[in-house]
Amino acid sequence: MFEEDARNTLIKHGLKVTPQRLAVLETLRSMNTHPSTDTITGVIREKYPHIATGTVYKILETFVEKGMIKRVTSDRDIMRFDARTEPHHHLYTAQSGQITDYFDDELTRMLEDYFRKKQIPGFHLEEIRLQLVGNFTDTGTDDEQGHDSRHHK
Amino acid sequence: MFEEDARNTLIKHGLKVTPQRLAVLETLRSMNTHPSTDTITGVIREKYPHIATGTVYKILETFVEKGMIKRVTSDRDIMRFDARTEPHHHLYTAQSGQITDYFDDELTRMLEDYFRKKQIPGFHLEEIRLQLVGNFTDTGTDDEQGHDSRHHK
DNA sequence: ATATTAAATGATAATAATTCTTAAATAAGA
DNA sequence: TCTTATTTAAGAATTATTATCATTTAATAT
Ligand SMILES: [Mn+2]
Ligand SMILES: [Mn+2]
Ligand SMILES: [Zn+2]
Ligand SMILES: [Zn+2]
Repeated sequence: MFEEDARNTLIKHGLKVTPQRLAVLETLRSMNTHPSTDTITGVIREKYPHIATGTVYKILETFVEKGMIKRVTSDRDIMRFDARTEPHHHLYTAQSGQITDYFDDELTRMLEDYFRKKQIPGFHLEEIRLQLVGNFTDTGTDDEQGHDSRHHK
Repeated sequence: MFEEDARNTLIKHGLKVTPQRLAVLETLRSMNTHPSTDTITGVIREKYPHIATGTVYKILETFVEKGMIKRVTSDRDIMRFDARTEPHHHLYTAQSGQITDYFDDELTRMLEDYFRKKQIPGFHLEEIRLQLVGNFTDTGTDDEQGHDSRHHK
């Protein structure tokens, strides 16, 4: 799924290679559920029990600043993250709160074309994000899991 | 801007009419900046100094459940709200953190057409949200204000 | 390999947004 | 007006996030 290994990505972005950073990046890359900081920390601690909460927050923030990962906005009061930085869209579902990747090049192109032709006056567009809100009809044989822990409320 | 007055909207949705609810709904309707709970509370307190923080939170939650207003997701750890429930899109800007309405019926139609033709397998689409991220080039003579108060960090 | 040093981490405290709890107030209907 | 279910106010509690600072460590030079 990812071209280069985590170690190389860190070096390429001028970051020191630490076990914590490798763990965060590899963990996030291994998940397609757009996990919260808390979820990432939980997964890492299965193999590396001593990592500090604040460290994970700081590492994720660093990665976002470097453009290595993206923030994904959730409807609730939690930040979530995405290791995939190429243009794609997201399916939001109320039921499970899960955010699923939706790759659709035709759609991406259509939107890019639209805004190439029709400029928004006084606004320089840098990124197009589409949130598709709905429900999964298929309660099928998928491997989706909903890894997030429960908090707030 | 709004067809019916706040009182009628409350009645229509089966909610008791209270001064606090009227204040929240009228305040939110008067703003086009997608304010946070904190901002709304601040504005209300100019005229109604005694409203409790928790009351504003609860009222906003009630309105969202009734579909009278919408949540607008922000990139950071704050919820923001929108009194406009008809289909429209949003301009996000990093600089000011402001979220601006973008009405574009042609765009809305294009997206609805697209998903009418091309269904997403196993997914029942209910709402299409477009976040257009960029910067305002025009440092012009506008009346935009950025009403949010500062918090976190 | 060792020393040097800037940067990163861990532990913990501090903030800030949100939710909960409960007694008091009040809107709506009889 | 009386009754009652709902709503509000106040403050405490919870939770996500950020800050602080002493300790450790990765990278680099010797
Ligand atoms: Mn929170
Ligand atoms: Mn927060
Ligand atoms: Zn994604
Ligand atoms: Zn809006």
